[in-house]
Amino acid sequence: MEHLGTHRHGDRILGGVRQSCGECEIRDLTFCSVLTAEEMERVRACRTEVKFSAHHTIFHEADEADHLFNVTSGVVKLYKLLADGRRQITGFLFPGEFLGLAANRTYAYTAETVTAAKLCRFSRRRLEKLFDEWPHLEKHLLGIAASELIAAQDQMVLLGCKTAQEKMASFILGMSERAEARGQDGNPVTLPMSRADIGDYLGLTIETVSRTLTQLRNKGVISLMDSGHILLSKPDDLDDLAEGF
Amino acid sequence: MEHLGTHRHGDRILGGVRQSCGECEIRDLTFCSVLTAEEMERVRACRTEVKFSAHHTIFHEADEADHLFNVTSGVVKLYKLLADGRRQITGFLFPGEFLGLAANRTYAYTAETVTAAKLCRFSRRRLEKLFDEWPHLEKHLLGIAASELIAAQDQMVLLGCKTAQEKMASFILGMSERAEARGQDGNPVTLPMSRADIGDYLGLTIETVSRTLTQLRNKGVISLMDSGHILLSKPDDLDDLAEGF
DNA sequence: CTTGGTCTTTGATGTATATCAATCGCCAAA
DNA sequence: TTTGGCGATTGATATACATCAAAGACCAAG
Repeated sequence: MEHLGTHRHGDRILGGVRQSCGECEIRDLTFCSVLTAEEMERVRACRTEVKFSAHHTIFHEADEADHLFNVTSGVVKLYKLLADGRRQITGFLFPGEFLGLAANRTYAYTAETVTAAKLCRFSRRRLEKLFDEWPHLEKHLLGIAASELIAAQDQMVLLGCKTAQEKMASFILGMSERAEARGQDGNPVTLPMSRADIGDYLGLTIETVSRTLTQLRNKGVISLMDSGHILLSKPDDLDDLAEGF
Repeated sequence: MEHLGTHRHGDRILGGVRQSCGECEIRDLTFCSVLTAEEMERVRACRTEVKFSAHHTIFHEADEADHLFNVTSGVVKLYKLLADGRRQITGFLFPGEFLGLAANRTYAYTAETVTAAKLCRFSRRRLEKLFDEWPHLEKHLLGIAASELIAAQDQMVLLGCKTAQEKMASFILGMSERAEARGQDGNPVTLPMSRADIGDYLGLTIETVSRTLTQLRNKGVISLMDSGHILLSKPDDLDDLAEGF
């Protein structure tokens, strides 16, 4: 039950003692990394592992927000819909990342798997009790929220200011950097999501995503190995394109 | 020093005891509302009131994040710039609202007054010590961060999915609702910021903002009393336009 | 191997919004 | 009152991206 899928990073062990959940591959990427052994034991008690196949909805916008999740393997997307079906993907989540923060008692977005995925599911009610006992956990969560807020602001800049080419360049670089932050190889970049997902994340259509990728390929800054794997031939040039030079 | 400008809301007094900072007009709109009298006293000690004229920069993106702020009167905007001067305004702040949350030790955005404004400025270092002592304050801050995150996601939907008309309608309604939340009149709506600011908030040009407003006027859903005051003639129709009906 | 499906790419055309350019309105200084 | 300046509005034109349409690429089922 604790042992999780494929290796995705080296064997770094950060602060705290491993014990129970100790085989968790991505423990040091999550808030679990700040827990002591005995805290870990209590956290385990309000935890279930859940597995989903690709393109499965984990929860819907406006559902009761009864659970918090940590992605342990696979990729998850978060999105909001307008009445007529227009969709804005607000984020892609990779192993170690957290979802379920809600201001009200309901989720503000829908969460759906992009690939097959496993998640650590926590009872919100029970986890909140633990937060009350351990302020350092809440502090850590505040840090996560602050980082997400800054990422959201960057995404607003992208959506409000940038051209299609700048959007695509920023996206590819962002995916590359996040892969490296997880200890994976950032080049070539793996894009596990469809063109439709990329489009709905960047505020572009499928066609524009595709065309922009071929533009970048024609400029020689990237190579398309296949539709889901991109080689960054000139990362510095891509950086410049992302910032509008 | 504690007495602040104009009355902006009724005399509601929420939980906790008023004492010192007790004359603060907007105390119950801020995190100060969750403080007891003695806590309030300690908070006062790391607090300074600062006043700025309109169009004054409070801090720059990448400055050392030494302070946190509460807006007590006036309006503030937050923005990020691209290298070539393109600007995305990520939010407008009104009395009672909080700014300065930073993930790193530096601010992620520039803060600038829209109108003359007063702010409560807190030493970040000293306030953080208090947070360590009073987990309930940190919890409150987490709630604020979660709300802002959700607002940021709504703004992504606006920027990524909506048409100019839907953007303007959403913006006007949002300003109206926030005015009411502060206890002010939501109709007519006051827009204290320039067309350029509105444009940079909505991902539109000045001209499109202006044209879209006249479209809405021609449809009869709003009246422009002057460039900064809008009467919502048909709020329900405006609601529909904001959601794309 | 063929078939059908889905996703991606490419092409032709349309359009919402940006850009360029006046003009207008208002306020403050002379 | 006139003048200058800045913000807002309106008009003419350009364009980046969307939309509509087809053709390829890939994969699984038959």
